[in-house]
Amino acid sequence: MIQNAAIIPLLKDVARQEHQLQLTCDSCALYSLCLPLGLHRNDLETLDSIIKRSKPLARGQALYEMAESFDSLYVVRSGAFKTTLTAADGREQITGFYLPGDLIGMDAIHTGHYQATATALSSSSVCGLPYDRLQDLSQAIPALQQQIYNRLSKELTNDKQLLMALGQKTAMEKLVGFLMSLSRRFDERGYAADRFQLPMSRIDIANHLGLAIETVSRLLTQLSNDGLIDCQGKMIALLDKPQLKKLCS
Amino acid sequence: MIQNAAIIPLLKDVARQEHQLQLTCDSCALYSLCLPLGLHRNDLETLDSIIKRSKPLARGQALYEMAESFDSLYVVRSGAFKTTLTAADGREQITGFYLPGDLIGMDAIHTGHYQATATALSSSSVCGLPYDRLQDLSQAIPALQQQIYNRLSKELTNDKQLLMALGQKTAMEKLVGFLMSLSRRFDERGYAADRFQLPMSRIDIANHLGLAIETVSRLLTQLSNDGLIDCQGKMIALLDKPQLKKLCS
DNA sequence: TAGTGAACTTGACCTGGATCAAGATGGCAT
DNA sequence: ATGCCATCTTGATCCAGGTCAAGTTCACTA
Repeated sequence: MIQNAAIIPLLKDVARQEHQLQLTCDSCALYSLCLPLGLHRNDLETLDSIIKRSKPLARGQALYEMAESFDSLYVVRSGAFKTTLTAADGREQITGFYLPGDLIGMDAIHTGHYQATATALSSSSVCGLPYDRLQDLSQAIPALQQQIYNRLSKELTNDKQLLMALGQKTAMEKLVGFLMSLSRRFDERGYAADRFQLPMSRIDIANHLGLAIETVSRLLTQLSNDGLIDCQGKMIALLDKPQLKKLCS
Repeated sequence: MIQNAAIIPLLKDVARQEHQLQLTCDSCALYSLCLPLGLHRNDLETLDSIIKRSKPLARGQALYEMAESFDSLYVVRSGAFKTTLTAADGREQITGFYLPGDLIGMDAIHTGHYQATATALSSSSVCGLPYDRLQDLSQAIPALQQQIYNRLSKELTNDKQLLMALGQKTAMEKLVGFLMSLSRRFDERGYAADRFQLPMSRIDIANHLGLAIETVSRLLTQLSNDGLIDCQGKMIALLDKPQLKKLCS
């Protein structure tokens, strides 16, 4: 076995990633995307003290279920999640996809019960923020209160944009708009924006956009044939963004 | 002219309604629906001091326009509003209808610009809450902070319910669901829940639900013929709520 | 009280995208 | 490696709801 002092820091990094329970916000790669953004050092440590870093969730595993009693908001740490609303008759609507740095569960605040089911799309991990403690803390830390208002407001804007898509747009506009918005979100996180792995299935995309899965499949094929994207299973490359931009008008 | 001491209090009431600038939260009929709910007397007076009570807006008049710089949230005091999102190509989506007690403009918080245009559906009045002062105040008053979190969260839930409707439901389910939700909201406000005036046009309903106006018109006729509603222009009576409930499943 | 334009209704027809059907592909457990 | 089940693709057909057209009713203004 190699015994080289030079690689020990590296190994420590790996160990930290594998045992995320020990990580702190100020050592987190997501800091600039995450809730604590803009907090002073002392405040950050206080916030840090209430965060519960969870074990990873496996693909398909639920972070919480709809109607379950609400206690925490969650920040996605790695992987991705979807939130699904289930109607009385069993029909489901995926109301959002969440990437690292995104905050999940905000729609539960006003009722004390989660309003949707949050499911991991791949093996994922989260930071849990017990809401009662977060509330107290945001009362004491103005920058944190502001961050929470901003996050809630941002999610409102997202949802209203999606309402516009579902209410007014054609299938192609919905799909291309969705791809472009995913691309922008990857970009914000410093991932490649023009070539990435779709974190969700065609089934999930179709449901989210109010389309049939066959329609999504056909449109992806068509975009490929037109040379606007390159699409191999879940790997997708956006080849002609200006043209794609036009398609979602 | 009548000079009768007995009617003077009544006349004063009328004068107050016509000059709403003098009204205070604790004399407001909407108190139990509105933001200050649960505030202690002192806190209520503090909040009261930052509220700007506006002159009435006429039907069709904009409270604020999309992209305009954000400074205040508004509580509907009387009348009703719609918020409209306009896409680059001019297509519009009505993202919400707002009744007395509802809070408008929350989606603007995170950007500093209003994300939609808010338009009065009839002559209406609002209370303006300058956001910077509201932020400071909610930092000092826990119950107010909590109220704001709740309001933001509630609007999220509303939007997600609407996403479910637009994504998964048939035209009839959308329309009946819409009528039932309006009825519930009137009920919450102490108005008649089974017989009321629709505050918005068929055009607005159709747009909001992602339908054609002809479809809305036809479905209302059908519901009338089936004896489930009685519909004379904007006046609508819900005659068979159990059956209607089934129709929106 | 008549005139006007917007809102609404109703009918006829059409189409975008759903549904149905039948493979092809891929990821994973054994 | 192999078998299996979920996911995905592609084609054929269908239909809910959109579009077009032609009035009718309503709310306002003059």
